Amino acid sequence: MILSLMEQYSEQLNGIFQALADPTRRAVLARLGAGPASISDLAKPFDMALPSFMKHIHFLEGSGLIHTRKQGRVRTCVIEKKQFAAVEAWLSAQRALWEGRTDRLEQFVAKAQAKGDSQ
Amino acid sequence: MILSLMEQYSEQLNGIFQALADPTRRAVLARLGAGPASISDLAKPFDMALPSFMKHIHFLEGSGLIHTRKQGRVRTCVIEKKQFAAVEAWLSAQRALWEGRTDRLEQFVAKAQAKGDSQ
DNA sequence: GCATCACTTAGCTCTTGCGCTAAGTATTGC
DNA sequence: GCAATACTTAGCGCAAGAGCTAAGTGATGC
Repeated sequence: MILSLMEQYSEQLNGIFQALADPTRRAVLARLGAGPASISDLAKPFDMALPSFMKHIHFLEGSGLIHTRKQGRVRTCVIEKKQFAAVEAWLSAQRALWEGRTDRLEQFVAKAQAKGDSQ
Repeated sequence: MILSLMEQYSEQLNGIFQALADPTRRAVLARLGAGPASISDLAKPFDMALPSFMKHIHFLEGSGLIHTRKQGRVRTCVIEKKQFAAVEAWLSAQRALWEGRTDRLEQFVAKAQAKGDSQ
């Protein structure tokens, strides 16, 4: 069960990093950092059809980096700060490996990744 | 020229986050955190054909997260710690926006992303 | 109550990502 | 010098990502 926990963690990271790999999505996150906004407000700066833009919003929501709520005909997007902790955690684990501080959890993470984590 | 600098930074982030979005590649980085290794050593834990694995190595090298050097018939891979700073920088900029500390650079980054950064 | 607005769904393209096999090249070891 | 080792190149197949248009749905405003 700790293994399935690691797998969940890994798939979560897949989604988060994938979400962050697109400049449109990073820009949306930057904008939402300043506070909630509606889809059309968010879409305005981009030279992109709305359905295309919506896919980015769905991707961000799927990865947990934002959540949205529809009231009337307007959907409002809010950043999900907690989700960024997963990235920070991965970065610290990585740094810990460099520093040779391979305590039990970090060893576990490294080994799990090397063995069963792929695909 | 500061604009083209931001564009470079953005494309760099695209590559880095994309590289980190794959569990095989994260596992390779975790392994390399403990020290340099050859391609075949790195490939061993994975149930994957060597050319497939090589693509991951090339991707990592292309994103700057590792560099490699061939001596004789063996190619040795080394982690490039500096490159992780770009991720940290992005995370801090993001956090800074949450905290309302939108000083000049961060405002610039946010606006550049919202306007011209996409695609 | 009819038009407008703010999405939403459906379905199409094109490119890229991630895996494979087969065959090639360049070192190294006996 | 011949075989084995350690990649490397070439090329294929399938799935997913990122864009588009066209048409649909459900609230809001006059």
